Amino acid sequence: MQLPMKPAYLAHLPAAEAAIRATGERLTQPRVAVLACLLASDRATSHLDVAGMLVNHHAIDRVTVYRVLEWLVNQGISHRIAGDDRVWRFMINPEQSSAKSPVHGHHAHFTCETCGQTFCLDKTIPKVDVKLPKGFRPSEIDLLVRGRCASCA
Amino acid sequence: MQLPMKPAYLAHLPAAEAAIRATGERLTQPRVAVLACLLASDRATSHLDVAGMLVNHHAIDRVTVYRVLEWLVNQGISHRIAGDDRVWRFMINPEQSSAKSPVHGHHAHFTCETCGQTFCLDKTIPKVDVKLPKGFRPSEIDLLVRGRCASCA
DNA sequence: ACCTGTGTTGCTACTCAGTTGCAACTGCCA
DNA sequence: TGGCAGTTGCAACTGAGTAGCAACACAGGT
Repeated sequence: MQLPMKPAYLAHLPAAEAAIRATGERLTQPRVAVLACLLASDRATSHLDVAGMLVNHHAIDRVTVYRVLEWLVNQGISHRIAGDDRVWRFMINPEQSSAKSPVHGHHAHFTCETCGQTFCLDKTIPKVDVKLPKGFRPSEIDLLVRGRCASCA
Repeated sequence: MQLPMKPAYLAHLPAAEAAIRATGERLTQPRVAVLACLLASDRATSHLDVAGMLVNHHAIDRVTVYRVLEWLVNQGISHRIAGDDRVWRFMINPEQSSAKSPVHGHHAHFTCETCGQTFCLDKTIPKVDVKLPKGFRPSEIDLLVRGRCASCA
C-alpha cells in the first residue's frame, strides 16, 4: 500500500518561510519544513509526528526536530502541550499579535481518550477567571478537557 | 547534617491502612506506606519523592512504588498530574464521596515556575463551564495555572 | 559571485522516567 | 495451617528528550 502522494505540509512551505523570515532569525530548511508541518496540522503534533511527515521529502535528524520545535516555542510561534503519555505536542499559536508578551497566556485543549488526538479550543472557550490563595501570582493558564472527540463518538 | 528525625508520613499510617482496608483489596505494607506519604503531603508528589520519603523506614522497590501509585489512581483514592518536566505527580483526591463516578472529574492545580512545586486548587476554584464543538463529549476537566507561589514571591 | 564567521545541523552517546517479564513471596480465605 | 491468587522485587528493556562536538550552511560584507 502506501501510495506516494504529496504530503499536505508542502503547500504550507511558503507561509512557513515567510513567518520565519519575519522573526529576523536565520532561515534554514529544517525550520521551514517543521513549521510547515505544524501549519498543516489542526491538532497537536508530536516530535515523532513531525519526523514521520518529513521522512520522504525533508529527512531531518530527530535531534534537530526537537531543537527546531523548542526554537519555535521560544519565538512565540508555537506552544507546547504536555500530554497524558509524557510526550510533548506542539501547536501553532492562533493569535500572531502580541505573541511576545507572555503575561497572561491562555490555552485550552481537548484530548480524546479514544484516539489520543489533541485539539485546540482557544476559539470556543473564552476565558477562565481564577482566584488564587493570597501570595500566588498567575502567569499562564492551561485548560485541558478530556473526553471523546466528534469522530470517535 | 541530615538529622534522623521521624518522617511526617508515619503519623498517617493508620489512616492509610483504614483507607486501603475500605477498598476491600489486599492490605500490603507498600500500599499503606505509599498512601501515607501522599496523605502527609499537601502538594503533588512524584514517584521519586515517595521513594525518597520511604528509604529509611519502608524501603520499597521503585517499580512497586510505580505500581502502587497507579493502583491508588485506579481505586479512585488519588489522581495523577502531568507536570512540565514529563514526570507524573500524584495527589490524594479531596472528595472521598463518589470517587468511583468519573463522569465529570474536575481538577485545578497551580505549578510554581520557580520552585517547581504543584499545589491543589480544588477548594478555591469552583468550576469551569466549557462549550465544546458539536460532537465533542467531555468527561474530565483539568485546569493548570502557572506562576509564582507564595513562598517564591 | 566569492570569502568568512556565527549560528545550526547531524551524529553518537547518554540520562532518566516509566514498563515488562518472571521468579519468589505473602496476605487472605478455606 | 495449607493453598493460591494477587503482589513484590529484581533485572533488563523502551522510548522521549538531552549533551557534546565536529561538520556544515546561512547571511553579510568584500
